Amino acid sequence: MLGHESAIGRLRSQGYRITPQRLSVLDIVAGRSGHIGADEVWSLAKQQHPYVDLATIYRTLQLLKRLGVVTEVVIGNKLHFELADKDNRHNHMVCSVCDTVQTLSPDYLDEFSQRLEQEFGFTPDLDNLTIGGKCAKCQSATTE
Amino acid sequence: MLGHESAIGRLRSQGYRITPQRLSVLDIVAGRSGHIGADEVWSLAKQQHPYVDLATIYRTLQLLKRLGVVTEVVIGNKLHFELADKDNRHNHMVCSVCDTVQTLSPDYLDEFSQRLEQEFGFTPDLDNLTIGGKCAKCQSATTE
DNA sequence: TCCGTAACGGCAAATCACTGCAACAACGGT
DNA sequence: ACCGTTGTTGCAGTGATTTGCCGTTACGGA
Repeated sequence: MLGHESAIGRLRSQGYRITPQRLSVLDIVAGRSGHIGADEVWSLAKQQHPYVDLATIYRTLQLLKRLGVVTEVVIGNKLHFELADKDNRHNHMVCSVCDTVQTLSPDYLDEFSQRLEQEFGFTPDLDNLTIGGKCAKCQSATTE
Repeated sequence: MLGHESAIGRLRSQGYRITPQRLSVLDIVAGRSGHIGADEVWSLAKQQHPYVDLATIYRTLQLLKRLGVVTEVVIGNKLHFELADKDNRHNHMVCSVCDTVQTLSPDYLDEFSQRLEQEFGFTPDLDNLTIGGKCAKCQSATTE
């Protein structure tokens, strides 16, 4: 809803141009509460602006990701995006069986990431870390 | 070096057939100390067996991954593989700047994964978890 | 308001990973 | 050693994402 105004400022202040295509993509991603697939962004964008190219969608989403405006989640073998809320960061747990996504507070990763930094000097990129695995439901289904 | 004999046994005992293509792929991956890209496996395999198809390489690598013979590492946007040593499992930390790969004992993830299981019933797939981020070198380079 | 220029978007082609299908070959049984 | 069954391969095609090229456009400065 908001935060997308500030995103425009961030684009502008870093010398990026504000184009109708970029505004569309921002609107669409910001108008969603959850994550949205690149192809879905595309079809919605075309409603506003018939000649948008899918490549533009991808380029824009990558740009917004670099700027920290959106985060990327890999679901199955597709990329999904969602608005990054600076005050409510979270990571994702994606079930490899049913593709269900659960969110996870970064607190769970704090200790782990601190150890990596202390011992290896490696700074993990938690904003783009997705944990794969099996959710409770699918886990018990395969155990049966 | 070894471990690849046992892999053959594992294939055979699960009803998979031993084909020259599969042996080539195994030889190639086993002959490497580190990780190797799918395309690289392909070009090496063609030297032994001119008409191997890239699709076969992918299928074989996926099969070996399912059997736990090799592990997959995403580097940049390409898939790399390496021989999984049952007694020396490890995860990978890949630098998003220079694509350097460091290995990481799974001990570091134990506590974290246990919390996920206890609190969410989510079983993370640590065998296929790669941590992205910046290595010490690239981190200090961008801080300058 | 108009201009110049550097960034951007559209288009097409490339890349990487994966899949469907028909021909082929490994291997347990005879 | 030969056969038939059934898993595998090669080939061609598909889906998702990325890149190169070139004409177009946003936007700071005159």
